[in-house]
Amino acid sequence: MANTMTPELLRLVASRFKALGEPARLRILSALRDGEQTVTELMDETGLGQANLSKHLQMLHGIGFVERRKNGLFVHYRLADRDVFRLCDIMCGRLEAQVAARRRVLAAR
Amino acid sequence: MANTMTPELLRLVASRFKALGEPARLRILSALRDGEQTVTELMDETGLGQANLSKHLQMLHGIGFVERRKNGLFVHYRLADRDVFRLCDIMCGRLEAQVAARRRVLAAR
DNA sequence: CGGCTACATCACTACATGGCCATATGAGCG
DNA sequence: CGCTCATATGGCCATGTAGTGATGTAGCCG
Repeated sequence: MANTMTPELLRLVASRFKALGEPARLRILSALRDGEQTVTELMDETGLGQANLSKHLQMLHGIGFVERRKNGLFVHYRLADRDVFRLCDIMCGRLEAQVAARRRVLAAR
Repeated sequence: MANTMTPELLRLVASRFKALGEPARLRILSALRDGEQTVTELMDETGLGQANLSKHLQMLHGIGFVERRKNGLFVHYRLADRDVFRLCDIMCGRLEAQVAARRRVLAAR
């Protein structure tokens, strides 16, 4: 990995991870899992305030995790790709492994 | 993913991503790619100050990304597993795809 | 013991950012 | 036009945290 990683690339990668390092944004992304949603729909699904949600969406869009489609008054957001869920699956796998390991430790005594 | 995700699990996953959302910690992890390192060695490889580095290591250890082994005065840190690099590879793949897409757009005009 | 080394922790500052309120923009519609 | 709705943006505050210097702690050595 990073022997060849320029500081610039490191910052880019880190900023992508940081974008996923917020429960609110994970909620947004998971709400988009099954297809496009307008901002209003996302407010319902995520429970976020409108201004707050909009800012998160701008960020996710700027980084390239979501795409926009404007239609009249509404703006529809959708996932740019499904890599996000591959990443989450790996993370969840890590968590499960850690929980399982802890269980083994507890069981061993 | 997250229709079944409790807020608790969401916070856990997010905190893991956040841990990777910092260039300094990515540098640390990539320095550990080829094997154990002491804190002093990591200072050289990462250029981080001792106190700062130590705090990052505590965090990475608390979350479970790295493991510790104490030997006399020295503390050796190593990667807990290699999932980190799978995650980074996916992120880098995303970046390359975005760069390639931008190149196509530029070429098209 | 006393001193040295490697690391951890504390105290502090500087800065980024999540959340909220208020307001702006911009599209439809009468 | 003026009104309303959906979304974006600016200002503000509170919180979190990266970085740094000083101090604490633990293991080695004389």
